[in-house]
Amino acid sequence: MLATDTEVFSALGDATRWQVLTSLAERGEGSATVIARDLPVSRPAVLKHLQVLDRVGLVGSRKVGREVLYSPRAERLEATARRMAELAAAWDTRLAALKKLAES
Amino acid sequence: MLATDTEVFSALGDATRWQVLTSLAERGEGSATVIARDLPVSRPAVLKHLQVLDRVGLVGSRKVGREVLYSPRAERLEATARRMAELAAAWDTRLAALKKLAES
DNA sequence: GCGATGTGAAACCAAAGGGTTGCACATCGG
DNA sequence: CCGATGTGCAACCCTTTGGTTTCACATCGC
Repeated sequence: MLATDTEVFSALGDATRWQVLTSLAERGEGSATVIARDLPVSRPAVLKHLQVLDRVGLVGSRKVGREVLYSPRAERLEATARRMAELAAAWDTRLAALKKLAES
Repeated sequence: MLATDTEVFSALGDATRWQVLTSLAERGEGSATVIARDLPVSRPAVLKHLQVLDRVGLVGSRKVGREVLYSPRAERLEATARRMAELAAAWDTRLAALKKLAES
């Protein structure tokens, strides 16, 4: 597993960050201010979460006038999911081989 | 996303824990002492990681005499990967619908 | 029986991280 | 032009957590 994948998991391992992501996925696009409005945390907190998510590629951003709109990046999530599935399959294979070896 | 999934991600979001998991996947099975031997951390540290991984279902354990052998649970990893993929697909659908709406 | 080895758990440390308040700057609208 | 609103960032607090050392107990082998 690459170091960057660990960072993605770390980013996903926080409940508030999931709320931010969910809110973003429902809206499609939104600023930190708007997202903070329906979450029980302050805007700076949401902003920091968005920066974390942006750094690992789970969201993107575009500037429109004075506001910055963030949006979820499904590809990143999907790519990580795929690598996880591959890894799980590799474990299965490995474990089966070891078990067979133990029986002989 | 369920609360338990967040905990799984949190568990996967640590580099040392991945080393523990990888070491375990290669051996198939192993005790905290054995794993700690080829990692740059102490045995208690490895033990705590294994307890975290056990609590979220990413590893299992069985007792053999005085030693406890841990082994990776591929199903758990695979299940989480599947839910991630489903979520990514849901995002795609949602985003496409919103984009279409914006154009009309 | 007894030393050697393995185990879990507690006490303790230092770093990381989620949260807040406050501030300085940019942009929109009257 | 100027107030209202939006933005990023710094400073700070407190909790979490990864790590260590240390201890008491269980099991193996001679």
